[in-house]
Formats: sequence, C-alpha cells, structure tokens
Amino acid sequence: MNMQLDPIDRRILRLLQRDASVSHDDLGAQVGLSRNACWRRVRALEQAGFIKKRVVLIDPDQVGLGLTVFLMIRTDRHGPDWLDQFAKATRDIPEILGAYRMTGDLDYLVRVRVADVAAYDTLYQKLIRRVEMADCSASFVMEELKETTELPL
Amino acid sequence: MNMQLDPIDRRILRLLQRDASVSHDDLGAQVGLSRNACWRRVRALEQAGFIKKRVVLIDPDQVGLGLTVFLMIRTDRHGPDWLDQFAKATRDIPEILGAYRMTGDLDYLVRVRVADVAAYDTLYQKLIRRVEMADCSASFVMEELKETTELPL
DNA sequence: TATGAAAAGTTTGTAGA
DNA sequence: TCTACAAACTTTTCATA
Repeated sequence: MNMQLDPIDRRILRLLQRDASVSHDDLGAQVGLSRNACWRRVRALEQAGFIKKRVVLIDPDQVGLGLTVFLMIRTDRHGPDWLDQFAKATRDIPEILGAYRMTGDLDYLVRVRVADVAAYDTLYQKLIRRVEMADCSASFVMEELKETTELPL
Repeated sequence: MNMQLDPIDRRILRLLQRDASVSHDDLGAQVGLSRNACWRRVRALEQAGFIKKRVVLIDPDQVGLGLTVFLMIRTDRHGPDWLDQFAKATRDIPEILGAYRMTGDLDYLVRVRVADVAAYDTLYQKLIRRVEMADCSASFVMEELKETTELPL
C-alpha cells in the first residue's frame, strides 16, 4: 500500500505520537473527523507502516536506570564480519538503546542506559569481550535537557 | 504513592514497552493474572509514574526524516543563563530529539532528525542564531544498527 | 474514494459476592 | 480476590456524497 500523507494524517500522527491513549472519538474531534473516518485513517497509517508500533514509555529513573552513557568507538577492522558481530552484540545487549555507524573520525556511537557507573563497567566488560575495538571512550550524561520520541511533522 | 516493583510488574512493563496495543485480557494471560488483577497493576504503574505515557512510534524514513545527526558542542560560557538559553532552544526546536550535558571534553551532545543535509544546514543556522557556541561539530549517521525505546528491565 | 450514522462486538472500569 | 454488569470504546456494515 502506497500513501501520500495529507495534512489531516499529519495531524493525526502528531497527536498520536504525543499521546496514543486518546479514543478515536476524541482524536476525530481534534482533527474534525467522525469517529470512524478517523479510525480508518489510523488503520491505514498502521498498515502503510507510518505507525510502527504502540508502546508505553517508562521512566528510567523510577526503574533504577539513572545513567545514560555514550560510547565513542573506533575500530581498525572495517570488514563486513566485524560489523555483523558488532551489530549482533548491540542487538543482544538490552542496555544498548542506540547504535549508529557514523561519518567523521569516530566510527560508531552507542547510547546506553544503566543503573550507575558500576553497572556501566559491567556492561563495558561484556561488550569488549564480544567485539574487538581499537578505541572506546565513554562520556556520561550529567543532565538530560531533552529526550523525546516525537518526530517533527 | 510509593511502590516496589515486583517480578510481575516488571514483566508487565517489559511487555507494554514492546507492545502497548494488547488488551488487559491478553496481558493478564501472559503474566498469569486475571484480567482485573492485571488492569489494577497497570493502573497502579501509571499512577506511580513508572509508565510515563503511551505513544505511537512513527517510522522516520516513511515521513521523510531519513537523516540522524549528532552535534558535539563546546561552549566557553558556563553560566546558568547560557544553559537556560540552550535548554530552551533545544526544547523549542522539534528536530532536536535529544540533548545532553556531558562529562569529558565535549560539553553537550545533541541528537537531531532531519530530511537531508540541506535540512540539517537550515537547522544548524537556526541553532547558532539562538545560542553562542565555541565549537560545534556534526557527525552524520550512516547506518542505524539499533534504536529502541525499550529499557532493560 | 472517502465520509458519517448506526449497529454489533470488545474491552474497560466498577461494584458486589 | 473473582464474577458480573454497565459504560466506553472499537470495528463492521451500510447508505451517501
């Protein structure tokens, strides 16, 4: 299914990525559509893959995951098997929330959520046991100014 | 309200942060609880602030936001008013999805989602017009190995 | 092709055994 | 706790533009 996003779809997405707990009645009212005209559009957006999933966002501090760490990684192995191994490791380790191959002089950036510095060290040991890295330096987040899943639409 | 997370709560959170579209019936079945008992726990988790919000996750590529950029920022103004101004700017600019004050020699790290390099440049201009920065270097994401909102529970 | 109204089917939240 | 009920919400059907 191919689809072009019209202004109403955009508004629906904008509202749903802010709060997906609204009813189709309310959502419809907010975009000026009937209950099921709105429902149809949401379903279409789901089927077309615009909406990937519905999730609950958990407060990391409340569950004891107070520390975000960014790892800047450089490798000297640029073959596909190193990347495979690294990609698999990042997928397997649940503390790793993000992993990105980058331009510039750092090769990879990894975003991690852990309880504290001790937990970070455990994770670091786990990671270097699984993948060889020429250089890996950690930067700790002191303050989270912003952190959102809302895309600019 | 204060609460200690028991193993069933943990499992509920783990399931809901993967897929919040399940009914309380299904969720209850998966954690071995009646519909009602499960519903109560979910409500308690919401009220205690473990569950911050319910949202829809949108595929960035499908809405034409194919490029993630990380900005590494250094400032020479370490007063509270610079930080205020910077924090406000990051909140106001919807393309900025994350902004972090860091340890180490880079002061701030900013995560950005835009359509392409041209859109990035527009955003960059917007940002430097609002806050003074001693140094700001961009790193573009070539490949997203992992990107999740699921916390390790 | 997209809509709205209404009816049917589910789920949710509450109250009583 | 559990069961049962009422309210709310979701989804289908159908008629219309």
